[in-house]
Amino acid sequence: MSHAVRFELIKRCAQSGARLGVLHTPHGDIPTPIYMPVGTQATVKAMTSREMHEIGTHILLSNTYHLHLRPGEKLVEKAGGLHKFMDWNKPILTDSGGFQVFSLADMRKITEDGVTFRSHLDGSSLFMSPESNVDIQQALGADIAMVLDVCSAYPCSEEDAREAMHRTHRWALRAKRAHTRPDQSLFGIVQGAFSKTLRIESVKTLSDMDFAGLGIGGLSVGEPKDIMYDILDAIQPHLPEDKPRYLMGVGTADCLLEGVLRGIDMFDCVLATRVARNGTALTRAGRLVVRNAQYAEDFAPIEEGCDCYACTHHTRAYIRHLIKANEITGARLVTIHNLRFLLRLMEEVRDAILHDRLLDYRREFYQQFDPSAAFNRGPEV
RNA sequence: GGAUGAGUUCCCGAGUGGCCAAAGGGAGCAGACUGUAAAUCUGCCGUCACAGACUUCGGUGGUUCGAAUCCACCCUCAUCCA
Repeated sequence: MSHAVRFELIKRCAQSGARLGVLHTPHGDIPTPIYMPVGTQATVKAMTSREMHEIGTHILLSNTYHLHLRPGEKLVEKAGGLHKFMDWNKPILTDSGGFQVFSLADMRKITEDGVTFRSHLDGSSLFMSPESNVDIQQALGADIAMVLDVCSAYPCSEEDAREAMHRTHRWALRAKRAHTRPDQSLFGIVQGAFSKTLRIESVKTLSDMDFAGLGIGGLSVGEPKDIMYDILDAIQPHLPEDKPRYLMGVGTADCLLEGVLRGIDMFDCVLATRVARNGTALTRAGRLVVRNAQYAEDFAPIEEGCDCYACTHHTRAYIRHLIKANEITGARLVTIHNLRFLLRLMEEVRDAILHDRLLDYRREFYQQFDPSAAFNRGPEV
């Protein structure tokens, strides 16, 4: 069948095999590989839609679970849909709430029918089935909807992983049957935890269902990066060529690059914006905790050569001051930088693929990147 | 000049004989953060040769086995009276 969202493969990098493509959506075309900033509650925290546009965002994420709770999809529908509601006329993807099934684990109960949540807002209980979840997403009206999935934790037993995967598959089918909105496409989500066998099975099963694209879920949930990369390597040969692959919840500059090298076309991640509000900037060299005292009298920009508003107008010393003083603008400036950093990184990645030099680009990247300043190091003991 | 109240670790502030290096908050410092219950959370926060020792609660001197806590005097501040 034809999909509202269609992927076009432009070329493969001769050096690395990485994919360069275009995702055609009802709200315009998106170049891939792409990083998608996250606007859970119909806003990217600390940013206006205009600013998101100005920093070069092509597509935004929002969240079904959160918008269902507040303000409710009925209201968004009344407002004319999510695009109009938040004044964003480019593509939007809504995550289903599958991640909330995972992150709010002690506030929900999963049965074959669906998930019963206890609202984190007022404690009331609400039930979401794969079908009602699709209904909500159709009411919200994003270009891309995601199926409600069951994401297992790390580490996780083979039985639990298999059970979660099979349920995800059954739910995917139910979601697909419930989905009718013609100007919206539905993506399936690959699960299978950290078993290559399960992951490949999941890819095959979902590929047969002919979704407009495939999310790869359940990664970047605390496992070492190498494990994630291994899984991506294992499934890559089995992923359909003609569909976009979306690695959900990733991430950091190095993970983005490694993901693209393993055939990924789309990424989203909260890290850039969350960490920004906590005073950490993303740079080529790794993280820069601009909140730290060592930057108190540092009058250089966060990152030399960065074209973002924060770096072209303000110093580390100023931004640190704003953050220490708990001024909103401090969080805003670091957010602007972090998002621009990832968006620009992906612009360069696309350019490197276009010019068949992504491996060269990777080498140059790691020459600057300090692994000790990477994320996923775990808390200090 | 007199009366009363108060002076606690960077700040505010609890503590009125041992369980006090001293609650709590703030500030400061550091860490965590990957499909956002996050402008959040965690740790440290007198000194050191750190499972122990040492020096602190305006100052000095006392009482006591033992004092931030009781007594005397002094200093400073606040309010009131002359």
